[in-house]
Amino acid sequence: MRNYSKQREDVLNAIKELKNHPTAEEIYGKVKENNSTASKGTVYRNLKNLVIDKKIIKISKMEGPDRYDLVNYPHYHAICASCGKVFDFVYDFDVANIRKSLKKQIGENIDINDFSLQILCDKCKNKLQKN
Amino acid sequence: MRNYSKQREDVLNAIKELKNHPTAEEIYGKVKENNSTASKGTVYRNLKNLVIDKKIIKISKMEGPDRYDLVNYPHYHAICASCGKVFDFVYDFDVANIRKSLKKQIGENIDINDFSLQILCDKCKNKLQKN
DNA sequence: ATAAAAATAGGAATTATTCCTATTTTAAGG
DNA sequence: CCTTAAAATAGGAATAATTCCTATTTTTAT
Repeated sequence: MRNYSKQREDVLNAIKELKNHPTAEEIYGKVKENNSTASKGTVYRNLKNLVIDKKIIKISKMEGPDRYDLVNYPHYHAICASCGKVFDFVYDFDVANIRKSLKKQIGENIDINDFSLQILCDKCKNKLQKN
Repeated sequence: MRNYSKQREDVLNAIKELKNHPTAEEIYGKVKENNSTASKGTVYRNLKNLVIDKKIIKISKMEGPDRYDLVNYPHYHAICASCGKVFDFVYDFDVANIRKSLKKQIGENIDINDFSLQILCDKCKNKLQKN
């Protein structure tokens, strides 16, 4: 069981204030700006805790550090492997059925926290074909 | 347009030999073991190229370096946010419909290279509730 | 009020990733 | 096959991201 921590709230609040998929470094910066005592290690630890608690999700690109986003309404991310652009989108994945299928395949009742799509955007597709 | 490169083949072959989601470092190690001249930078650059070319996909966990996997048959990954365990699974996502939905929302005809699920596995769920 | 468990601070240490430039390789044209 | 421009590489330095460490503080349960 996890204990309460003020610093975890500070991290979550920083993400709320920052919007637009901040990095751990940006979150740490905002946290300090807000006069939280949270150290780097604390920020990283709580980012993980917040993901486990489904308060935030992690966004990973082909380049650069990982990013984080609030889970405030059901939206997902499609991330271009080439340019790294992140497209927010909504989609009604059949979560119940996916869970059922996973249960059958791996024998576990998992919780689904997030879907993410590695994609290639229009612009990058065209760039690769041209020349 | 991308040019052919021997080193890109070396990287892909290393992943084929390694199996089980190797890290960039492990891939670099195998590549050198196979007497390829490829440098670190070359490995990273080609990992990205191979993802763009849909030959491999990237797997990102909450801890540790990113991992890579071959796209040899249609399977996806469900990654536990807590313990990092990766579950391979198959599922018949309605790719055509998802693309259509994305086209509507973002105005682009994107290519979908991969789906990945951030999950919480049974074991970790229980661990969080107990105590 | 007390004690054990959980979490933190403050940075050091370690890893992972990116970057740099001279050199080599590739693709395309003649 | 020559030539040339564009693309890719080697080798490793530099940077950035992440993890780790331990003494101290906070939290929770009793």
